[in-house]
Amino acid sequence: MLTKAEYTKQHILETVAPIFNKNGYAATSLSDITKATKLTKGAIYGNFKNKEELAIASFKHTVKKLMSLISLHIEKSDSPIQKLYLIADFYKNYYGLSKTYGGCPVLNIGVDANNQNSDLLEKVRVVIERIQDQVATIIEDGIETGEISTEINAMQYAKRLDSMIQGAIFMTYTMDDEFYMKDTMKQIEDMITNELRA
Amino acid sequence: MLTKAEYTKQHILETVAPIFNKNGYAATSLSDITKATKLTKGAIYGNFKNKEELAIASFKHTVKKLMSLISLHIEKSDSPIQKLYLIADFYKNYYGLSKTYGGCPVLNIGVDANNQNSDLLEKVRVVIERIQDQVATIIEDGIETGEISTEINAMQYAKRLDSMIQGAIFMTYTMDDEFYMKDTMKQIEDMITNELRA
DNA sequence: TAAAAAATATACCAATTGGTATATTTTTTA
DNA sequence: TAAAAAATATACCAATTGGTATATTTTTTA
Repeated sequence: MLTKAEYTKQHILETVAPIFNKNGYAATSLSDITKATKLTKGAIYGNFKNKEELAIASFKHTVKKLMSLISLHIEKSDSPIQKLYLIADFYKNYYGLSKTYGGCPVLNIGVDANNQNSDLLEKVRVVIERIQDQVATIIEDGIETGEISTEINAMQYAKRLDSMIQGAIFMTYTMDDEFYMKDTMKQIEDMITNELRA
Repeated sequence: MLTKAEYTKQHILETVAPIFNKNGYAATSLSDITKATKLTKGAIYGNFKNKEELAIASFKHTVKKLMSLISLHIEKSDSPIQKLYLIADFYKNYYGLSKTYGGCPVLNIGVDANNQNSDLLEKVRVVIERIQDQVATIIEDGIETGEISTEINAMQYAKRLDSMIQGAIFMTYTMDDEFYMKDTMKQIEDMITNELRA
């Protein structure tokens, strides 16, 4: 069970994370934060050192939520190649899913923090690297089990998939059109079938 | 020749456009603008109605510059399929090129304006549509001349290429690593060769 | 070159910014 | 349940925000 204080901290993060994610760091003011949480500055600054620490905690909060969702989805199969299809499947619903959290934190904070906040940018980079490592590991596992061609460079392919996915997220959000998300996932499924499969 | 007034307006745009592009709308203050241009608010507001109009003019300014560069590059061949290879070739140098202007305006302003400034977002969408129309037209020309397979849906393919390119731009900037840009362009060249060619 | 017009600088505005010191309230401990 | 500790609210701060009215300077026109 959460203590009252822990509850408040959770409440702040859950309320504020989508705001930072949607508006970006500079465009999110402390009055936005107090208004949304219905708390005063005293409560906010009692739980977080300053605005930047709150923005970082917000980013981590959203990433954690989304990462646990994709992890859960990938667990539906033990086969490496099936796990890759499941990743594509997961992103077919990513627009609606990520909207709940104010958008894709990697895209939004990645762009927002660049040239602005090197601390936040570093956090985004770490998340991107972690995601790519996980995908690369799945591909390597597939090569070991013989499901995936030994010709494939796992890390390079993981980066390629990640880049395509981020492009689809950007286009889908900017144009408010799921075509990009759906089409990219079709394309990725074809790549798994035609390029990756041993 | 430019009159003094026209020169001032140009000077403001050229100085301010990269700042808006890098920092985003909210994180660019009028004092940033007066400091960079070495002009006073009087001069700024004498030339632009308000901060938003200046941001919109800045976006258009940068887009115009980059679009004329790619147009020039594409003109190097009359063959539609060669034009597509030239697009891929152009983006190989896009990181260094766009950095001069503070980054890719479509990516930066697209993400920054989403949920924040619907006027700016609309301008980004118009640019994206224009780019895609141009690429789709090249593909259609290629189908007519017989260089490109009749199986190809020109608009769908143009959107797919655009999405991949934007993904590569995002990854390259966020990770400060040209791998993504170069690898995506290799991938696109392979797609032209293996999927598009009749 | 003088007068008119246009461009730019100056001086100001209320509202908001992120942040802090301290008072008050709430929660936990004994 | 009383005292101590922790959490939260209040009241304040200087600095900055985007914007405007007007004075001054510069440019253009005749």
